[in-house]
Amino acid sequence: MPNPYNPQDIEPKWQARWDADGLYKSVVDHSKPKFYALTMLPYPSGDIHIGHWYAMSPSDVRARFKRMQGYNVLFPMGFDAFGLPAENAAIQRGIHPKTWTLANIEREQQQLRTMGMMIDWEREAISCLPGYYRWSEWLFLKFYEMGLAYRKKAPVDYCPNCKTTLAREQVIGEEHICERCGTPVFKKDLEQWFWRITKYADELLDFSKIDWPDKIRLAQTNWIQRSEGAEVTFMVDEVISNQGLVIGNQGLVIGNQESVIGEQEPVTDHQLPVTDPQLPVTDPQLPVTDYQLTVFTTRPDTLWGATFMVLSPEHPLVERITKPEFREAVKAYQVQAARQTEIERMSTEKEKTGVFTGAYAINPVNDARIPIWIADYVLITYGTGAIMAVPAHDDRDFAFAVKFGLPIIPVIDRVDGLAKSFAFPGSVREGFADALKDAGIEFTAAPVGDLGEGLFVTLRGNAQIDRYIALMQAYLVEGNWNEIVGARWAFIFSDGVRELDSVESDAEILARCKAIYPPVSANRTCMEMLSNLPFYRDALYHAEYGAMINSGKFSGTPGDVAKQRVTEWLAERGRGKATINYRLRDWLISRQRYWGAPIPVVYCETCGVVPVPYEDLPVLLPDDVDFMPTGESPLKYHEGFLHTTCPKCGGHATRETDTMDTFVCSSWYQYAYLSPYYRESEPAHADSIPWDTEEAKYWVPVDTYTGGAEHAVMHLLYTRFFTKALRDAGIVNFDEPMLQLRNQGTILGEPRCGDCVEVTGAWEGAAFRAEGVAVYSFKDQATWPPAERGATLVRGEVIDRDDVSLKVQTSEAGELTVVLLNEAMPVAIPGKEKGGTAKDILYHLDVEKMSKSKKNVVAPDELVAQYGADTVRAYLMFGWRWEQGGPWDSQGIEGVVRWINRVWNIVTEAPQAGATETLSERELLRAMHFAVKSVTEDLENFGFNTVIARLMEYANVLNKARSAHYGSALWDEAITNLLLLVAPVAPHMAEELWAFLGKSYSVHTQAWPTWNPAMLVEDEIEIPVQINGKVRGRVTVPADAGEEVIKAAALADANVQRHLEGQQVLKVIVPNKKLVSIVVKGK
RNA sequence: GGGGAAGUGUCGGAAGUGGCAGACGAGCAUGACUUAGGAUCAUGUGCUGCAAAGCGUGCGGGUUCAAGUCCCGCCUUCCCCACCA
Repeated sequence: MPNPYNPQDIEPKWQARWDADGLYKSVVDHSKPKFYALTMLPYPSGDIHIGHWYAMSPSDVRARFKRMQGYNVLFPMGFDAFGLPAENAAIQRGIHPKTWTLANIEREQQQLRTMGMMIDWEREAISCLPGYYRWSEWLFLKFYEMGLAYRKKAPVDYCPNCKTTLAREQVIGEEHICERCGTPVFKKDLEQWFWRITKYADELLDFSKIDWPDKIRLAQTNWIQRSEGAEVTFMVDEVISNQGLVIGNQGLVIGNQESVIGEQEPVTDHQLPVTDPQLPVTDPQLPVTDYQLTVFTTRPDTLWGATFMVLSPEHPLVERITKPEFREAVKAYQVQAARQTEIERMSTEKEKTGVFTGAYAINPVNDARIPIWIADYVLITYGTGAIMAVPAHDDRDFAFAVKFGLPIIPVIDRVDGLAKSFAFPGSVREGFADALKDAGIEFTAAPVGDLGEGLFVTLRGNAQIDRYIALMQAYLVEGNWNEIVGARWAFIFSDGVRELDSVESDAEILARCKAIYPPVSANRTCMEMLSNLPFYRDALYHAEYGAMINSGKFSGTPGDVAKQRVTEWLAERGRGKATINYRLRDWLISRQRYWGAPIPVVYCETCGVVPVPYEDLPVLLPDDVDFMPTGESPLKYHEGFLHTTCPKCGGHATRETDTMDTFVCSSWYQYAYLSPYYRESEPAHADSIPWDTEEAKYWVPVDTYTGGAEHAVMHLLYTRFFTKALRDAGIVNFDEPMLQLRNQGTILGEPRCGDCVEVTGAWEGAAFRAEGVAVYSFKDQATWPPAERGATLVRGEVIDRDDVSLKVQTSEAGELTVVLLNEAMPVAIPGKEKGGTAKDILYHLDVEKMSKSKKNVVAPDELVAQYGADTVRAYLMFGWRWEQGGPWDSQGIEGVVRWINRVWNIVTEAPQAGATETLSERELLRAMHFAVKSVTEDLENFGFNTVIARLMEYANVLNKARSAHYGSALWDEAITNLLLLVAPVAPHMAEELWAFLGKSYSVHTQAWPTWNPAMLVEDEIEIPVQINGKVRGRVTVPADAGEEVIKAAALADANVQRHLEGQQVLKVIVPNKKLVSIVVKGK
């Protein structure tokens, strides 16, 4: 036995032994409870980095812990091996993607082995091998058969750099950039395959059967975004028949969902108007007279306020309703909208654009004739691609209406009762302000230009508004008007009050105002006029639910039932129906790339879309392909692959050359591990199952799944969808693939150093007041003068900075000086001729993600070579809150090194002579049971950092206890338990020490230790005594002492008595026997 | 603009249901053993103060005998979504 701890010797030794013995082979054993622990599989990019270790080692520790607890644990590993980087490597370096990928996998397997994980490598599954992707293809066929796969031409997100389409989930942020390469994507009309994930939208919103983090559940819920509302059908009032088009009503039943399922969709027929499954299913029961225009709204209660409609520029109806004189402008707008990428469309600073079509629709609730516009703020991909605009209760519609002079009529009462009024200077008679004051109405008077004082009035509630109207009528000067906005919309003229309650009144009121005060003549609506006054801005529209107003017989309907009542009424009259809409789109799985699983479909000139028979799978990816420098898929030009015969008629057919999104392969990999490359040599059939059902019955679903939260709306949504589809196919009998999910955080690069500053100034107590600062850039560290702290000068690296001070490291050792900044102080910064400000000084702790270009990557291989895998594993558990992560700290690992060495020494070395530390048996026992308890509970709860902390404490206790107890039976038990607790964390060292103690192989197959709660109880407890909330003393009492005893002891304490002097004791409480709280009063 | 998470020493971070804030480490300081120390061991280490004591969990209020934890109002940072009707 080598005495010094030498991980470089023992780690490879035990890894080889475990491998040879098949220690980590997982075999179905119905006599034991199973535990399927899964950690996300890596993409073989060529290097396992520290992030993989951070994700995987705690998962491995927990799997080992579960195993020692008596579970039969499955902890497999594989590779998500299709994908773009392999293809790019092929293009750039002329290596075949398969060669590149398999070589990377080989290397990464070796790296993973050095981690000492309990992976059952016999279950390894690699998604790019035919034995794997054959079943990915099989699942495609199954989904197609089930109507879950369909093909359609649709505007899809296309990345010009990756030369492929992307799923909506792979397009990121406001800029709409490609998830993989950051290139802005644009919309392209392409025939693509989709999977009907939307069928499961509601079920995917149900998380009641799984224990997943709130964060993920929320992200998925927001992504799916269920909106309850109604579809309402408007009629276009005049039919324009042009271009010789005769459109029957059926032509307007746009995007019937059923019509696009699989084979029913005539994929080759491009003559038909563009169909889109996102467009509404129009209820055939609805009366069909002229053109129907169906909108989706979450606010049917605002229908009376719909003063215009807006169609998406791509809406198929636009062509047919646009009147000839508007055709040119509409066409131009459509072209402009189409040419713009989504980025441009969205980054127009929200300035609304749009054009009028010349057409009108009839509002079904009041028969109002309202104009139909087109605008790019209405998206073809959501709802029906058309909206009814209610400008009084939607900020977008409001902005649009104000810009284009469309009427804005409030139809929902304000819930806060807020109303405002502005009395123009000179419009009211003397004494009005006093009258307002007497009435208790809130207002401020302020000069308006040089016109005199205006009154800015804020009103609350109807009673106050009524009183105000009465006062205003009494004081209004002839030839003026006054208006109230917000909770009431009233214009007060000298001859009466006119409410703004309809489009007609809007026009009438405006005409009167223009007559009275010509400067407002440019306004097209009352609301436009009112919006010119900033004081009114926050009262002009609101989006809350409130009582309906100006809505015919529905006026007065309370806000909490309005939506439902209107919806029911619409349904009764056949004008609409309750509908639920989702933001979730169907999953676009087609990728125009080579390195993916082929889509097993052929296109026959006579039969159309024909699925490849199950028996003919796999459709193999040809190896002999020429990669285009452009990235275009070589499959399109591979004659042997492209041409085939139709399985139906035997005629000529061409293969689908698109491949599947790699997320398809990773959506079912947890099942692939059950029996990798299942029945590879036998043909598959329609009724096959892609894995061994005996294994499946035992192992799945996954009990604990660990991995990154960045997959919240992609992988983690897709894999749930897959399992629900598999359930409906009768292949699995549960609803959720992963019962428990936990996410680790990200390890970031080590903090960058700050600038070096040289500060002149003077000391002000403990801080240094700066008079001038000179900066040496952090980039030129080699030229920095040494740190210094003198009477008039302070120099060193800036560790932290806030508005008023810098923290400067003023000695090599790390001593910090607080430098107080002066506002007027000169700051000399290289490259800034005029000098800078303190804000320009860069400080330490700027943390970035690790990346090769930033040269801040931590290489795990080097760490393993230096410290050993056990130490690295333990440090990754100890250094951060696991679910949070944080910047790498190359220094911090030393504490773990010391702990590991200490454990080693405790077990292998006899106590030094002359050691005098003592610890009672009872205390040692207590420490042991406490360690077992806390390590067990913390492992269960993913509290990995405190697992190590408790193990460190335990090692410290053992170190102290060693001289007194070494060689005793208790000592033996104590170190045996130490090794058992350490085994999941540091498997190699634990195994080595286990052998050293002469115990039987292997430590990893031992039972997890248990604790006895009775052992945790102390004989005596120390209880703090608080007086008015401040700790003034401590008393030690027997653990079983009663409250009265504790009270008496507390009051007898010398320091407590001192503080009670001259005080009157009001109350003494002893909650839970945890502390004594004494309440006193002076004198 | 909407939603979420988080703010605790120099740093990473501890603190079931309100109950001694700062566990365990890193760093730093002092000492011991050393040719040496980036090894090891010991001691100390929230801030102010000689001390008594006071102040301390982003800021300001509140509830309570007692608040990092609960309530109200702000500030900052990070993440997700974003013209979704």
